[in-house]
Amino acid sequence: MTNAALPADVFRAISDPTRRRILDVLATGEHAVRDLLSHFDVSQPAISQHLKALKSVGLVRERKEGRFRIYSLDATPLRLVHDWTAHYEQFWNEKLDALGDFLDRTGEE
Amino acid sequence: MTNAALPADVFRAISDPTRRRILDVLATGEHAVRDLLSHFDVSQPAISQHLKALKSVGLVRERKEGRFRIYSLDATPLRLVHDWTAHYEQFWNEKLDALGDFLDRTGEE
DNA sequence: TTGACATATAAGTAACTGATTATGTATTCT
DNA sequence: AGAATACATAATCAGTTACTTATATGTCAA
Repeated sequence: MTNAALPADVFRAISDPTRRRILDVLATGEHAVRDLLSHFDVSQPAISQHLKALKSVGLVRERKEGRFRIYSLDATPLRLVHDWTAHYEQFWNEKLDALGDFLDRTGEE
Repeated sequence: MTNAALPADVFRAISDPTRRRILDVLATGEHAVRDLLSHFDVSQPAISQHLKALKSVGLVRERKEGRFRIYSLDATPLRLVHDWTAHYEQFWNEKLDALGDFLDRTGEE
């Protein structure tokens, strides 16, 4: 019953815009499902399923409080994404440098 | 005939591990399709389709040279991803700080 | 204790994905 | 010119995704 999501699945998890928005909301603080729900135009099960997906890659934590389930952000796995893109930082900097050089050569103020 | 991919689709584009590896290879320099192909265990059309997907979000550029098509990296769209994850940097730092505080309190060397 | 509430899970479905095997289109080589 | 090369595109298909509408489970409140 292999159930643990691979770390690389973080990329899949954040590929969905609704899930990214859920993380954005959770970045403002923990939320019960019904409070999350008010931010989106989808059914309650849809949100629960997204939360399950996020939980499976460790991006959210769940805590029971009475009849509520409080979800909170755990951004740690995003570090993987951040680090991967960081490898490419030099490339877009190169492009900016080229632009800078061009502007220098044309002597614009 | 709306065909231009939305900027946010960059997240979808890099959600596939093969496409991420293509970018990694292109980061070492431009490649013809057949040279890319040698790095992967899939068919030539599969690679061409991935390249098409990457091109549609602006992550690669294509240049014709004789009967070859030379693909090169354009990392600029990755900046969107980098910036989005950067918003979360404080959160994983918080976690590291909490760990640091704990270690301080327990007085470990 | 009964009904409303909060959420998860099940089942179904249309759309999308990533792959494959043809096949088409240029371009080079002999 | 004709064969080989490099690549794209078409057609197809199995698997996955994201959503929906039930329905089940647990908790609180009157």
